[in-house]
Amino acid sequence: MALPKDYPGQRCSLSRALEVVGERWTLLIMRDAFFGVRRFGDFAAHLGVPRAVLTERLENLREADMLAETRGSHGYSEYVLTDKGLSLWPVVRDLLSWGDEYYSADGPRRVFQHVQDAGTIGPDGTCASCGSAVPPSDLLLLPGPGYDGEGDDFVSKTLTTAHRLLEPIRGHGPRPGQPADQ
Amino acid sequence: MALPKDYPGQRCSLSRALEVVGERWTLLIMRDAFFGVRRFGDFAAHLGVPRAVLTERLENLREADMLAETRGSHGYSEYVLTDKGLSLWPVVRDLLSWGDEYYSADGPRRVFQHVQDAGTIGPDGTCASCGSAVPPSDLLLLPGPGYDGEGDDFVSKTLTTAHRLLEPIRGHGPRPGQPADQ
DNA sequence: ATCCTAAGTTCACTGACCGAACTATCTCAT
DNA sequence: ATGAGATAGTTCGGTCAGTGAACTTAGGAT
Repeated sequence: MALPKDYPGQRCSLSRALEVVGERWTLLIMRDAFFGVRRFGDFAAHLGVPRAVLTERLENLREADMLAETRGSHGYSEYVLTDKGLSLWPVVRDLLSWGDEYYSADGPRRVFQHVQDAGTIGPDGTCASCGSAVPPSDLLLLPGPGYDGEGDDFVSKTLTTAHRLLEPIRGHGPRPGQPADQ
Repeated sequence: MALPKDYPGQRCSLSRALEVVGERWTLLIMRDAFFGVRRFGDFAAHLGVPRAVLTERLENLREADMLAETRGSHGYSEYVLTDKGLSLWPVVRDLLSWGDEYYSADGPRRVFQHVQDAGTIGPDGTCASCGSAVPPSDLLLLPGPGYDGEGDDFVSKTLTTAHRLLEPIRGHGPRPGQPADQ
């Protein structure tokens, strides 16, 4: 959003929420964090967000206790969802479902599956098999019928195959910058 | 948001959704629409949004088939939620709940009640009494324990008492602009 | 006709966003 | 160590959306 991000005169909880996640790019950053993106360059490449803006957004999300900055095994910073950040999952899921319903003619671009019983996840986040509300950590992300490709970046390529939410996109292995990336 | 509102290079359903409701003020306009606000001046006064921006946002929402512009009994335009707009309710509700949880120390600013059985509505939108997912039309909006006042405008004042969602804030009566408003 | 209210426009200003280039930091191989 | 290459940011000028106040237009009541 354009203004400093606050909504003067608004005291509603919705405006409070929007002051944290309502700015341009912020929810996409949170989505990517749920998908396992953790590193600056991966956010930048996958989203196409200007790097200066990304720096500011990550800082804001860190200050809001949505993301925690840690040092990964490879020596670079990683931005990982906090519990507070994780609690935003219903919002992200609902917006995804809504977008799928109205802006994806061939069905959902991505579908979620319950890891424990392989049940499909409905628009409300419950498992069609066991009926429970499944937390993001127990979700498998798969390309759906409406999937029609994406960018050439490492994140997009990784997400063409099944990927468990929150699981880091990059393996912890000894080769974070393999030539196979590009 | 600042940019024209699109997210070039993003094909995810979330970015499609954000292109419709991700701009600054847009979700607050939608919230007010759920609360029964229908008229230009009421949106403007309640939100404090610049009138030029409001004009553009209402036009965008109309083009996106989120709001329908109709002529009210008083001769002025009214902006009413379409079915597509109504389907955004889970998103608005989730964001409200999330904001209440983290930014309202004394509990929710607003609570929802199931009209049919007076059951309270949980953060997930289900009725504690009957367990069903309640559509916005069956919800009664009440000030919650965290409520601490608001603006002096007509909408804010109306919402200090119980109000059914989607029910027009202004009565259809012959006196839309009663002196009691201000 | 006249007054009043509501709706929407205009306009100069400010600041966030953009994108490209630059600098700094870190890793790894030699 | 030292250099190459990758990663993480920073800087900077240009652009455009958001802001707020004043203004114009439209509709309604008397």
